[in-house]
Amino acid sequence: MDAATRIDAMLARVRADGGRATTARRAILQTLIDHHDVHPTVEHITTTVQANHPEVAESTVYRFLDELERLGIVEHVRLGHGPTVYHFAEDTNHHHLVCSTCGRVTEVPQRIFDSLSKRVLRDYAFEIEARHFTLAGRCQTCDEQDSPGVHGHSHR
Amino acid sequence: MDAATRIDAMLARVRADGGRATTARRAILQTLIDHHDVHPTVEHITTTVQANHPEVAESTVYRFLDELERLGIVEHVRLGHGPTVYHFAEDTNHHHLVCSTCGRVTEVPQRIFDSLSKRVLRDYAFEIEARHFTLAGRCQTCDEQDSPGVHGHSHR
DNA sequence: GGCACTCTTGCAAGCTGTTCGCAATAACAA
DNA sequence: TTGTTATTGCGAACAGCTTGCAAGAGTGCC
Repeated sequence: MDAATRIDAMLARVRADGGRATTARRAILQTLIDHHDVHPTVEHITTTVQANHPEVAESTVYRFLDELERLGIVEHVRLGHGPTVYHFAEDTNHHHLVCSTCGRVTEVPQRIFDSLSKRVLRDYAFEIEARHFTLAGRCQTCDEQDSPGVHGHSHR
Repeated sequence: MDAATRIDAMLARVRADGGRATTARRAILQTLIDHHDVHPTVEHITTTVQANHPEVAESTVYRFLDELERLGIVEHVRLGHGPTVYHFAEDTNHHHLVCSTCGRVTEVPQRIFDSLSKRVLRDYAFEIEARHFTLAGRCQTCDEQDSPGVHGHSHR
């Protein structure tokens, strides 16, 4: 399925919900497809869209992403302390490990969490929904760099 | 060890680092001790301090908490999307489950993460450092309330 | 195509949580 | 007591996000 077809399919769902297929929305979906591998932020999406459609405002991107999320087409993830990033919902069978030092994101499969989830559900009556969040820590590279001693400045 | 003694001990560490023991700092530490069970935010700390010391500014609280964190005396935790909360470092042998729906915080012991941490370290060369973060999900109460069907509005 | 209906948009203002620059002040050492 | 330097309050600024509103653009229907 090529990009144009995917865009049409998604806009069909938007329209089925009473929404409209506008140029800005087409461009936003195009960007989401083109950059699906980089966890784009709203800012990233906006500036990319603005290359071809300079008039598109950031608030439009926020609003449309909210709507896409309501429709179950995208999901947001908070990686560390920066801005929220967005995913297609179908891409979210993984979770994110974010290095507090270098910011690098490692993806791990969902099943890694299975036994923890079961245990927490059983013992604490709490259903973990990890998709929108992140595990912080340190990747090996950073751990080797200044490992002996204190872990220094972890950021807020 | 009573509060005054604890405050003096902590200020001694501040001074050993070249810092000074001021009235504002004493009041902040007092508040931290008095409210250690409620995960206070900067705003919470500031308004509490201001009851006795109305002139103390929020920025002072931010700055001193940063310093206490550098010294390893407190740690911050981000619970969900709201403001950061602070802990004494000695109190942080637990993690937080935050309900996306009602915001209720459940504490779980650190050891729950042990096998996940080991596995991630082995397979992904990533050392999880969960203290500053949180697992999102839904507590039983909320799950029962509107469980059949979609999980509705998870918040950003 | 043209029309009416209403959703969407750009813009600017506003909000929350946090940081920063700075001159005045207060803590400490000697 | 005094000199040195850390700290403070204040206000402005910041990032990320949300909102109100009037103008504009899709859509269904004829």
